[in-house]
Amino acid sequence: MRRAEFHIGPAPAVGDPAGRPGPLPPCRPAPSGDSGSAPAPGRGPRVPEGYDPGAFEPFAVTVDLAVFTVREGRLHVLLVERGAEPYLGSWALPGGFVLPRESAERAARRELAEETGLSEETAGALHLEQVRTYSDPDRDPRMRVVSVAYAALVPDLPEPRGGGDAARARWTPYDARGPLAFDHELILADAYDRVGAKLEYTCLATAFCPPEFTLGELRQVYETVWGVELDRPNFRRKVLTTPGFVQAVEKAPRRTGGRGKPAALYRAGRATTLHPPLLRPEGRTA
Amino acid sequence: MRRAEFHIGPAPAVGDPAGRPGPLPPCRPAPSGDSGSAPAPGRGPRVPEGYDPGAFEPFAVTVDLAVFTVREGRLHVLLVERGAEPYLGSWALPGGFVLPRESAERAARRELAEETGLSEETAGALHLEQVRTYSDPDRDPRMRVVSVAYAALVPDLPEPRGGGDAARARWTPYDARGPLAFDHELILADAYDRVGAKLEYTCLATAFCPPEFTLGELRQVYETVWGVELDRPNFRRKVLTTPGFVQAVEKAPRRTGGRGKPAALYRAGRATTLHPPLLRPEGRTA
DNA sequence: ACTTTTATAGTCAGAGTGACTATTAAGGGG
DNA sequence: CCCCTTAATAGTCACTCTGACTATAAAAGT
Repeated sequence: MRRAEFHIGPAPAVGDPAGRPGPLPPCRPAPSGDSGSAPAPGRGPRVPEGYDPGAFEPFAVTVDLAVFTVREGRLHVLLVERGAEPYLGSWALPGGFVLPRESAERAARRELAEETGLSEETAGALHLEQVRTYSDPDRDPRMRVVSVAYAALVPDLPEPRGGGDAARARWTPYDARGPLAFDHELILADAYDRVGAKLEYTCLATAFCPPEFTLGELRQVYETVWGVELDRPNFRRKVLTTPGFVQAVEKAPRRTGGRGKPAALYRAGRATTLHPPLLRPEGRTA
Repeated sequence: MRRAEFHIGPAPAVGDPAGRPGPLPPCRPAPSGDSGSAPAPGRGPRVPEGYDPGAFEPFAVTVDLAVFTVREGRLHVLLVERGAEPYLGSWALPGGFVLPRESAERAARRELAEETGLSEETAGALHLEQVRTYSDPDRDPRMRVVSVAYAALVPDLPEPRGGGDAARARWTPYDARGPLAFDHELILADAYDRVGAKLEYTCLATAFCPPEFTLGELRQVYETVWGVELDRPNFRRKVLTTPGFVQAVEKAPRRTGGRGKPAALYRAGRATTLHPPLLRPEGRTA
């Protein structure tokens, strides 16, 4: 409901599907006739003029999410279809306004829960990573919007039909995405780079896996995100000799896709960083 | 000068020494009769209600700078003394508003030039790194301020007296700083962590050095930032065998502080990343 | 001439990794 | 039921990189 209307619904009410502001939020609404009353902000060259109260246009602050998951051996990202101008019909990253009393991180978690259909509780446990803030004055043609981008790593989830009426949110293969609205191409690329880099020196890869996973699944995360093949025995050795990366589960092994020898199960360990790191083969990205 | 007045001067005009907003920017300034003038922050169901145009309070967007340099073998950070409430008299990170038509990065460069006394041209060449965005609703008691933090790495510069009248800006040893205003402790710590980590896998250390430097000076950057001692021959080997890290300068060697054998001079190379990385000894930070 | 200081050259052993080979344990097909 | 395929797991070997160290060179100060 509120979710549908605010974020996914076609109603260009408050926000539109991409979580972009419509005509709102009208900060300098009724000009209240005051002009000078204003704080007459520090003038002086260059700085002050911009702050003339009469001409001042407030910033809107939003969050944009790059939600990644690994599905069938391919990296997918969650995209929503825009239902309003500009970029009507284009795909975009999910996102929305930061509310007056919440932090950007909380806004991101709220959006994440809404878009994925997960409970806020479940979503609260997912890994969220602040990537970067985008503030180009012209990044949104309608008004000045500063956006804080987050990357989220989630295990394979059902299609995000959760509560989204006409919600047009979809998991899209990362390498098969079309052009995105606004500067979302850039944001997504930055988020992707960040995730790839983090796999090298943190234990983050487990965030893509279900609570219990096989080393093969973990390896596939690396292979999928990096787009490379890793040597199975070497990968296994690295993971198992890194203290705290994974933790064996006392349990019957699981058959891997019906074929091959059943693999032992592991759970994420307590470690968060990898020392030494697990570097990508060949040319890295940085 | 505008610099002094706007950022360093004691005049609580538009921004105060910490680049914090005073009463401005008055988007909804003269309460135009509205009494609940109070932000009437978004309570209620949380999404749409919060955006009631009448009750909406806009965000201010600022940049905060953690400007680092290495002086006499110690890591220093540029701090300014606040000349207005809150935190009057406290030290804080330099910073200021993002203007309506500029990006956060441009705002950061402008502030950097102003605070360091460098020309915008010179400052434009310095390394600026976006660290993180801070958006806790209560981080500034006066109003909702979202701040984009940047870390700057600069070579040893003269005391920032440049044009700052009563400017109270000072290079302060990182480990001898007192408590800082607002959440600047946290910001500074995050910036420090980022810089330390970046030294590991990028060629960033050269940003702390003058255009021509000795390997000893470069090593001192690492030692100072990380707070460890590095083996001289090993460091030299690592740097020289990493292609593109540094580039020899055909020139008479320079005596190092009057003593010892004169050292060869180098210039920063074209490489930007280090592969494999130059990891900190012992427990890393991540 | 000594000592002190810093740069520079070179050695050596151990850790970690990449490339491989071999074995085990499942499923599927003839 | 045997054989083939697939994937997990075990183990080897050589090479790279690093940490620890020793040695030499070139300056300043006493």
